[in-house]
Amino acid sequence: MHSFDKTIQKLRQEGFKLTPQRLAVIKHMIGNSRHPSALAIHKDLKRRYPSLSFSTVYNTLNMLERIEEVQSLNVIDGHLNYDPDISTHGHFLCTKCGTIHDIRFEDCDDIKLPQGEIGGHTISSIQVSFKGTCRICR
Amino acid sequence: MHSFDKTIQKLRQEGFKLTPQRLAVIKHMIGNSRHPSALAIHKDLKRRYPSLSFSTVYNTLNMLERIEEVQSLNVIDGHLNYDPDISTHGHFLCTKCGTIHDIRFEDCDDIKLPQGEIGGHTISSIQVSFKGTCRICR
DNA sequence: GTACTTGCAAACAGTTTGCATAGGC
DNA sequence: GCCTATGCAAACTGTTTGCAAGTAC
Repeated sequence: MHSFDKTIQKLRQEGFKLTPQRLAVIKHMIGNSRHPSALAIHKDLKRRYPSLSFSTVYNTLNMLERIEEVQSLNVIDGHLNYDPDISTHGHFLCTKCGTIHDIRFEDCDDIKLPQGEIGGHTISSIQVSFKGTCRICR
Repeated sequence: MHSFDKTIQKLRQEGFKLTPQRLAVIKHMIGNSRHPSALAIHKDLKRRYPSLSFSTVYNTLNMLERIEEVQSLNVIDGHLNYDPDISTHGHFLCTKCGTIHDIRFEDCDDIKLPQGEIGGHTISSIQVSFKGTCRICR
């Protein structure tokens, strides 16, 4: 998710209406590196938008995923987490504090991943998730 | 999941009873590289064990995961798939045919992953999942 | 015989859907 | 004013749980 203006522009281009609820979700996600779940997003926004419903949050997130402004993560069993950074990068789930840390591949020279194809299969996306105890918890 | 005898031995060691249902699930998983879901396992075993319940399948899989005889995979949104191969390896989900292919890191020299720690975080497990079109489908 | 396990049904969590109303354009 | 988006509730999916009856040991 680049910036507010660019995202708004994209919504307009695709013919989506700019409702207060959508703008609130977008604002909440831009630059958000906490990888919130739909539940967490709803809980946070509910304060300012008491009538905001779950379906609107889900609809908006699904729309943002469709137009590639967020990606959904399968890091935790049983629900999805959302990341406004759609670049290919990894995630570290701390099983102690529950935090999801970003792992930027460029910063680690002990990580290398294929691009385009692997074993004859054509790759369209990659998800790398680590579990363990994070830097802060140990 | 090494072999039938070794797995049985482990169950006995841990004090689990060897019920027909458990033996059926274990036999069904050994050497199974199709990464079945609990639903698929239940469906397959139901033929020979018509009274087999979902809870027994789930209980057995959770037990096998606890004693590290299977691992659960987060490759597909919304449900878990089970893999009797607990070694660290990747998975490729074909979005066309739905097949999950194993990706053995040793076989690909364009994959390198860290061991032990990453960015100061202590790693206990890694999951790598690719999505795209598999060798067979394209 | 004594636990542990089973099977059933009900509970549960996260997500999606249907529909009447509201509101962006 | 048209048509999409919202909010609510209900439906749905995958998984877990509670409990009486059954069974491995």
